[in-house]
Amino acid sequence: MPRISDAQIRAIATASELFQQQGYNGTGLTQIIEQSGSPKGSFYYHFPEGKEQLAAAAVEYGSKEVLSLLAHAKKRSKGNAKHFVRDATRFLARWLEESEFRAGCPVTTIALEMTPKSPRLSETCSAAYASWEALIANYFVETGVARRRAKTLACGFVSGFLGAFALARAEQNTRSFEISAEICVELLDAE
Amino acid sequence: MPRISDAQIRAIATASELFQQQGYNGTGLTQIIEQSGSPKGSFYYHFPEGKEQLAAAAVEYGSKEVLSLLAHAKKRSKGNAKHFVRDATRFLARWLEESEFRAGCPVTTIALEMTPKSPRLSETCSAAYASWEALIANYFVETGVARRRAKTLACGFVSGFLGAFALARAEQNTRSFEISAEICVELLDAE
Amino acid sequence: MPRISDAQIRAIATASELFQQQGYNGTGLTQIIEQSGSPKGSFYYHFPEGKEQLAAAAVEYGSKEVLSLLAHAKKRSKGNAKHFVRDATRFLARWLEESEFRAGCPVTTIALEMTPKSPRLSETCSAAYASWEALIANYFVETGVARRRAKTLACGFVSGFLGAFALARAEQNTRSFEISAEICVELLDAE
Amino acid sequence: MPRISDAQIRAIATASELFQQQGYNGTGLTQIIEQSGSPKGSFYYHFPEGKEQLAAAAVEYGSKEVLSLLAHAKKRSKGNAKHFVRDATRFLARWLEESEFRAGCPVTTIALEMTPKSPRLSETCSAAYASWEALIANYFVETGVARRRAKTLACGFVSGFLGAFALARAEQNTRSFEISAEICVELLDAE
DNA sequence: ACTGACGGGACCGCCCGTTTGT
DNA sequence: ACAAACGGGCGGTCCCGTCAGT
Repeated sequence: MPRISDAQIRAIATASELFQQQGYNGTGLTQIIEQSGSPKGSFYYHFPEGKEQLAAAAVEYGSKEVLSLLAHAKKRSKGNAKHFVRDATRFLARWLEESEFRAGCPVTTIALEMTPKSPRLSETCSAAYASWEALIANYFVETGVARRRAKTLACGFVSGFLGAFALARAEQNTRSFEISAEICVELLDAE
Repeated sequence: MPRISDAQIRAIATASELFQQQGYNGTGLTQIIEQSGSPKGSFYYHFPEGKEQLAAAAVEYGSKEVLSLLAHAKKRSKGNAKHFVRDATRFLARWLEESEFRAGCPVTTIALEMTPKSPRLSETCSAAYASWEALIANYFVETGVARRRAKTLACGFVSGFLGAFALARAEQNTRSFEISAEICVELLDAE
Repeated sequence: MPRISDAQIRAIATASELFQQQGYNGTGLTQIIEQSGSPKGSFYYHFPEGKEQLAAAAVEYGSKEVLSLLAHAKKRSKGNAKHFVRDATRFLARWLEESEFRAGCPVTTIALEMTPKSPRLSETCSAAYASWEALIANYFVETGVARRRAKTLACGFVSGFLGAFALARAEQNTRSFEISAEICVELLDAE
Repeated sequence: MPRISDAQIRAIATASELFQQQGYNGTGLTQIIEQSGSPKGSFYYHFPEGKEQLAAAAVEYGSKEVLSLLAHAKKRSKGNAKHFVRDATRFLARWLEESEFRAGCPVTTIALEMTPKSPRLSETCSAAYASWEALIANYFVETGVARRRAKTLACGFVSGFLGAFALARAEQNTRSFEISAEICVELLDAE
């Protein structure tokens, strides 16, 4: 695949947004193309493997957005893990609210629909989760948590927030995020 | 809606299974009807509101299966909350493994695709989650946890397991379940 | 497949006509459906295996038309093989002329495009050819030709006319038919 | 049209091969360009009239291959028309077998699909057939056959072999070629 | 002489829901 | 309670041809 053009990035960003709202099968290519303003005729030029390839790119795109959000929270936290957790949580909760609970996790909606039907998307989603866990675990280690413990906490953290996304969207509130954050902080305190 | 016939129950059970594997939009009525062996011609007699009504019934059906699994774990636990958590976790993990990681949460896949597009399904899913939380919170209260704390733990418990489902299917292993259980037990110990 | 309804017969007849004029890949289902006036929504109810199934039915339909034309020529020939050959030839030539050389063999166009890509159509076409040969060979035997010789002549007869179709359409005249008939008659005389 | 480059000849040869196997409408430009390894972007520089022009070139190319095959058979026959017929037949049959019955007549597949839709291709195909007939008729005249008779035999010869191609591909055997040759030889003997 | 990107239409398959007739 | 048939729209894919920019 050649270098990604501007129009393609827009298509990927739009796809990421729509997939997390309506799922893979609930979102038509037509809608993505129209909403992103990207050209229709050259879609299969840029994405020769079709919708699945676009979805994989969208998952990766969304995953990187999350990584960058985590990196920002990390910077602001100045080494205080509890601040980091609360900051990241607040950010996610606000983001959901601002979208009127239409936004969602850019990975999980696709993961639940397409695993294990599409091995490619399964792997992409799994890699995205793993990258989040790795970043969080490394951060916890930096703040003084033992490596083994850090890994456990990171996985729990991710699990909790994936679940909180589902709860929040169904209930249309951010209660689940607040509780997940509370629990994380408590676990960090238990050190 | 008239009385529910045998064939309709089969249709609902099959729908619950297929929706959790492939999502709402990824599963056609034809597939559900064929796989369940229920008669095709009378589908709209039993489900006059169509696919959405079937999906709501399937979510409720799956939700009750989870409630019954929790009730069983409760019985076997003999008042020990940690046993309850580990038992329920083990059961879910084994169930996923036995389906070769095709099975999933009977609520979340639909919730992520259809919220908030379909108010009806949003509410059904939200109610399902709430019923699980209520059962768990009540159980914790019975085992001596303060009501407020019990509610928090129940919500965290549910969040963690919803997320663990997504992780487990993407990674094809049950690591996330074990970690979620570990964390729950630790939180119960912290009392 | 259930019994074939009226609309389906129209679809098959139209398909036979269009396929022989434009080929399999050159003819869209839309065109067939519109031109035949058959319902669109139930197409996959009647032809669950899609276009290929329709094409197979169209080949069989066209093949039977040819068989019936041959049977008529047989009746009119009163046991004179030469009359039979000239009669059948004249009929085919006139049919081509009347269609302004748009019509063609209902089998060969599909055979050349889809063999061996589609095993199903390959077999259907092969069976059609075989049925024509068998009818002609049997007729020749009835008029006193030795069985072995009759089979050879029948195959040559069919080959010649398949080729004559191609020549006639490209040249927009029936010269090739007349020559093929002449040759057949000469071979029958050689007995 | 500018001078024909190497890549264009490869494109034409590949097109000839693919068209005879899959037909005009069944073969995409993409496939031809990829398989021939010719550059994609400059296709419309060399073939400003597009696919139809390429097809015309491919028909002419295939037609010349046949002419050259006939010329070879002519040389080897040393003036014996029966040897010529048998030699040419054997060559065609072997060629079909070696391609596992995927190869076909380089003219007829296109002729049946595109006549009379595309006047240009109709004429190209018609001219190809005529050139074959002319060569064969001339050869027969050289070997002592009367001109009129030679023309008739040449047309019958071509008709028979065009039909034999169709039968052979559908039946996956070369029986029809052997019978066509047998008949030709018999007709030559009848002189 | 060659290329990447694009335009927009057509393809077949399938969808969900309805109607009509037992 | 069930089934056959239908309506019409949308799904992703792929097509051929064009054109600006080297």
